[in-house]
Amino acid sequence: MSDSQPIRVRIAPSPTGDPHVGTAYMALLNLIFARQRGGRFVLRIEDTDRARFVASSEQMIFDALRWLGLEWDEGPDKGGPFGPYRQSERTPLYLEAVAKLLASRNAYRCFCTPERLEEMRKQQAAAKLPPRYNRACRGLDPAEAEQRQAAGEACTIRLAVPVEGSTTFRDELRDAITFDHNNVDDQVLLKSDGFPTYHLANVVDDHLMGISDVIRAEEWISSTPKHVLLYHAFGWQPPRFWHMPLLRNSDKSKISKRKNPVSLIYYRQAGYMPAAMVNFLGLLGGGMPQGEDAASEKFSLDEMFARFQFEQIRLGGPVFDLEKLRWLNGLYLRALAPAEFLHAVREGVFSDEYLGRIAPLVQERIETLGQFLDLTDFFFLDQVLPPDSVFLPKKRTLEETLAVAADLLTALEASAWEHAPLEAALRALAAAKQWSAKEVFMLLRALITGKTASPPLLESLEVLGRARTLDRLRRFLDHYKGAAAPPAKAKATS
RNA sequence: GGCGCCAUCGUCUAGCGGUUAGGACGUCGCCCUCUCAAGGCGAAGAUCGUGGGUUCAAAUCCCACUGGCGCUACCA
Repeated sequence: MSDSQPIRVRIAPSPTGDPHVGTAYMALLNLIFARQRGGRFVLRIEDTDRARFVASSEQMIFDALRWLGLEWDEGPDKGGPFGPYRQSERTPLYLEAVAKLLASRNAYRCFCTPERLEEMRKQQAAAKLPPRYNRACRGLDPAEAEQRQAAGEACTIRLAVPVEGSTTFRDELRDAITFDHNNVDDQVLLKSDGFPTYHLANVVDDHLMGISDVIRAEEWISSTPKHVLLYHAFGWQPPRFWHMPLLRNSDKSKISKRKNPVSLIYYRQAGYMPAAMVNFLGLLGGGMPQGEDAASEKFSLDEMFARFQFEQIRLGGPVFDLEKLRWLNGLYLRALAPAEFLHAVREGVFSDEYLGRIAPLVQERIETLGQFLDLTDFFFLDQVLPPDSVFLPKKRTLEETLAVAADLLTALEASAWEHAPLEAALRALAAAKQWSAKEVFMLLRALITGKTASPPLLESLEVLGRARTLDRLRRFLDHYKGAAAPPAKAKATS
């Protein structure tokens, strides 16, 4: 990493679902870094996981980041000199890299099946050994292994981690971090489906794209030695590493959708202002002058470009405090000129687009226009929390209803957000729980509308949207958590 | 379990060897006010995780412990 190298940073989200608030946080930090040092900010899509790939996700990532005003300089949608910026379009590059690694004996073919690996892990767990690949295939004769592969036998390519010694790298915020090689696993670099894993693709792309500074979340620290080993194996200069604190739930665990809204779509639809969100993210982890040095905790992206200091970042993971976000959002809303506020209400709550989707759902069942909001209020409410007199089916206990509601959430999370799959998911759930479809539909209706009578459920779900629907279910479950649960267990054994 | 990272009010944070440990959110009270917010004022809230050092002096430096978190996949 020579000092003369131009500053280039990147974010590398994977399109596996709704755009995540953590992605926005990393985008913000990378953007600031680039702007402060005259560098370029790259957006790269890491779509190497076929199993978790969600087709609509990429566009949602673009939209969400643009909504926040976190614009990138190079990316899949706007090109740049180091494309393509979508990993699925770069497979020849990874194959080439793997060939080099194989030739230099820094990697080897592994024919162990997933089942066998699973079995091995079980045994290791039973013997209280750390779960680690036992390197069964590492001693295979390379020529022989190549033949087996050529003959069609499925295999992965693994990194041959040196048996002895250790790897030390510098984290710009923490100084030297050392990992002993016997704590580093022979990581799979190329999956049997021919796609690279994160580790390989990431290193190859960061190098090829001239990334000077890798600014990513702290969860990557433990795999950094693998990355450094790869850079060395390729004979490349590693970038600088800056590991950022992880956003947390209020119980301090890594932020997750079960305990916190994490979808940027949700925040947009729930009426948060992009500037408030960016401001809030900028407040987390330090970086901006606070306390006596700061005129206010309210600041813009431009002010962050001017005043943010990476050296000031606090390493403790900040709790994503919705209360404070809401307060900040209120500040921004109140600061709007009346005309701007009206515009925000129109666009954010009563847009033609949104009303246009809602109106058809009630036209058949309306007698006066004055009833419009009576029939559709749940589309506009921030929260819906019905009492059990509304959601509890006759002949069902609270306990089993809550259990079904929990399964409802799981089923909806896994479903595509369209009429047919949603209906199928609900009917399948009813069958599995031995509830009538009517009961399941009614329960869900109550939970998202707060009423027992509403416009058609499936259509309403589509219009309300995935993010807000799931949030309502989570809030409901959270609210009733413990209400019907068996007496708290003494303490979870771990 | 192993490895790694981290550790100041409930939460976000200031602090960089000598401070009455400061600010913000939240909470509470008062003022304003037809209500509710907003706004103003004020209060409670942190023996700086614990124990050892170093130093005239430690929240600040060092060590140990404890706790939290992360990783431990053919996910990223």
